[in-house]
Amino acid sequence: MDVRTLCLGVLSFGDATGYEIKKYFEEAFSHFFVAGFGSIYPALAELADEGLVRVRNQTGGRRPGAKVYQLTEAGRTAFADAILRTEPRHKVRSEFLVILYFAHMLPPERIRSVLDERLRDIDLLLAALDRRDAEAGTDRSPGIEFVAGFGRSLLEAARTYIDDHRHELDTASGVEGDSADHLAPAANAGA
Amino acid sequence: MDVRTLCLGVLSFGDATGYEIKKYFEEAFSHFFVAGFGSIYPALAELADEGLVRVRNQTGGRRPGAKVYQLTEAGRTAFADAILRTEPRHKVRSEFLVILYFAHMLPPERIRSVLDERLRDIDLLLAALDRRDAEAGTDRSPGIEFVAGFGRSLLEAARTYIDDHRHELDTASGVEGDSADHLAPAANAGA
DNA sequence: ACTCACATGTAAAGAGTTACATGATTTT
DNA sequence: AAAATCATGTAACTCTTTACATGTGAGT
Repeated sequence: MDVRTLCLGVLSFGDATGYEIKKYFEEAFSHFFVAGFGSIYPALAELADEGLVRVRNQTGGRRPGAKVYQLTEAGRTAFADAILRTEPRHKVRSEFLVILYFAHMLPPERIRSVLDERLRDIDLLLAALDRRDAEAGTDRSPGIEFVAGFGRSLLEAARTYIDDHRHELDTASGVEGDSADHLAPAANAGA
Repeated sequence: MDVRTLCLGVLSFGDATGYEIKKYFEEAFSHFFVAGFGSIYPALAELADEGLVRVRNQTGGRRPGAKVYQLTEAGRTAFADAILRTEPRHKVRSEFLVILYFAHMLPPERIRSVLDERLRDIDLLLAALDRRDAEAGTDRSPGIEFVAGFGRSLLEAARTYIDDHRHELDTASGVEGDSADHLAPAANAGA
């Protein structure tokens, strides 16, 4: 499944500009699908060529000149078809885990910063999920709720795992660091 | 980080043929990094051109003619550099979740098969982790243990979430199925 | 005046997937 | 003898990423 198809999906909830579609990706899909302007705008142009979406130039609204996209019947059918036929893959590509796999080649401060950066990203993704929870309230479909809950569960599992196991990497390093573990003044492992 | 870099990482554990490297990817990295022959073989050719690996043709072994790759000093340095500098991203691209996000457009049997297929894949990934656990025993580095444990935690969290919440998708369908909800005849609220 | 958010696009480069194409060796 | 595994590679295609390039409207 490509960005084109998912744009059709976003438009099934209502008309939108390319910019708004990008915002939707960021807010709703960020934990399982990313797309930038560089793939969204060309995708919309192709969809318009193929008659799967219709474009009109906003005249009166707050942003005159903006292109508002609308799903056509053909587009709706194409999308319904895509979600029926697409293989339900779930692919992870994690440089984060590659780096930690080779923790024995890294200095402790690199391990620390890699873990902390990941925790920060996890919290950003969780914050996006909470924001949508608060905005949409109770009127979301079970599918949307399921996907949000799935994301939250996995993100929290990741955070918990990192917090619980990061200490195991303390002895992993092949490079000397400022370990400061001689007196260990009670609580220096606070994340 | 690309396949080239990770090939260097695999070779840091010892010499290997392209085929063996692919096997290593499948067994050890399957839950966070995938690569096929179509990317591994060209990658190895490039690395050889750049002097980051050395190639020799196996003469005496069980597979005469096989190309055995060996990391050079330059290759070792390049890899060490890569894991120091690469951004620790963790990217998910999930058609699985996209499909379920639009569960309101799907017939119940599609939802069922999508979930079941995912559970099957999760179990395959967990089986690969268990296999490596059994093979390698206790002599693995903390980094490798951490990554394996991380994968196991997330995969189990995913399986648990699916098992615990799949029933919530029963009423999600916009298409009639053999719902078998005869005991709850007051709950057919279509989206 | 300045900055942030809105808004749209293109071009080149980078990377991976899929299908094609072939052949030897080992195990059943 | 057949099937599975070992073994290597290419070519075309698809797709995304990154950087570049530009301009308006709203709020401070």
